[in-house]
Amino acid sequence: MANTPHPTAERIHQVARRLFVKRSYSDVTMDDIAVKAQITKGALYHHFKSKEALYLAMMEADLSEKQVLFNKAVTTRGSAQQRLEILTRTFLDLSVEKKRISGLIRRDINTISLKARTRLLQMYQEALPSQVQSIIEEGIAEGEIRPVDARLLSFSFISLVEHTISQHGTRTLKDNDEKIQFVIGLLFNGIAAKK
Amino acid sequence: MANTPHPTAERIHQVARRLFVKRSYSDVTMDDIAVKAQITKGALYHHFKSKEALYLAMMEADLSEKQVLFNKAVTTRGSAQQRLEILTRTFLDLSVEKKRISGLIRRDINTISLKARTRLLQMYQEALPSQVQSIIEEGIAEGEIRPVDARLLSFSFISLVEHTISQHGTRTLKDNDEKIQFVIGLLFNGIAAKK
DNA sequence: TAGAATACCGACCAGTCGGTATGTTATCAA
DNA sequence: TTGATAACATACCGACTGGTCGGTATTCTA
Repeated sequence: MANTPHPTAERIHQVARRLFVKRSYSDVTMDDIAVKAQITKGALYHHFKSKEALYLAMMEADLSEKQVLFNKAVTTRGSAQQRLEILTRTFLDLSVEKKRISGLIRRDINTISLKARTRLLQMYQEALPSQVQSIIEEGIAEGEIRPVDARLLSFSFISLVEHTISQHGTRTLKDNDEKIQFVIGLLFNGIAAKK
Repeated sequence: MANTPHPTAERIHQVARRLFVKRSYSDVTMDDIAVKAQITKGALYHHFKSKEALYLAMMEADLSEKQVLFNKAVTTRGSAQQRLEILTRTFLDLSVEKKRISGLIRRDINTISLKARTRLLQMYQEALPSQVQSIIEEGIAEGEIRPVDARLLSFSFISLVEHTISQHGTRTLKDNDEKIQFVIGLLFNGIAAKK
């Protein structure tokens, strides 16, 4: 059901993605989207029944794609550290835009309807935090990681990775390897100087 | 210049703070604020010349207060770890509302004018990241912390602390002591099991 | 090639929002 | 008492926004 083979709908998705990354949900208007997609508002509403439906469809497409991508890291054989490295690299290899989308959820979550919110959070959960969490939990079970709350830690780790793609993060850490090293090193060993 | 001794302006600040924490900048209307503050829009615009001015004044009051508070941790004698603990505790001792405000900046930053944005970012910088950063830098200079990018790390640390006051964070980490332990332990030692 | 379905257009609507114009009342110094 | 000013209230404006609707162009199908 989720596949949208129609070229116009596809273009609308692209345009919406770009605009929603830059500005918040409320600040992107349907007129904006129509103009940038070079169609009229009528056509826009022909493809999506509401603004929220469009937003949700766009996010859903993105998150289900990520879910599949990241799942490869989860199902890979290796230590928790190695698998988190792979997952992080998979994320960092995405286009700038797709890297930024994940952050929208926290920003826009309170502006959409309760129903949409629940659905969106659930999809996000499955696509990102849950997968990180399962790697961590297995690491704990294997004795590789000391016992901590895996859920809270997965959220923290995601934020950490998101910081490396911020303005300052990209200035300091030049390539993906440096970013991964920073993030994984911090997560596993912390910042305390070696004794 | 920054003092607003007028009781009505004070009440407007309070109301605005509460609303802006719950909903995004665009989603809070001046009518909302007026109604909740039990005044009319005329009175509201008598005290603040625009919505943006009100938002900025509110944030400015909050950030300058935090700047002073956190500075005590910075100027305390002790190890970097001890001082970060004090700073974290100072933050966690704030009211729920005031803890949440810091997160608004990232959410709303793109919806306000360039001038306001620059000013707001600068104030935020001085109130929080810079102070964390200076503690970390001194820790590096003392050999307590291994050399890392202090700026990037300060942002990461702030996010980490913010996660402990999220819904899941408060469920998992019952009191402030547990929160501090989680945050500081993770930052300094990471999650790797002891060898 | 008829005709049905799909894709699209663009004018329009009702409601909202930030901001303003203008009037009324409380305060207080001279 | 007066009169200037601050502190409100009320009514209103105009731009904008999500969404609708009647109608048209295009494509598909029998």
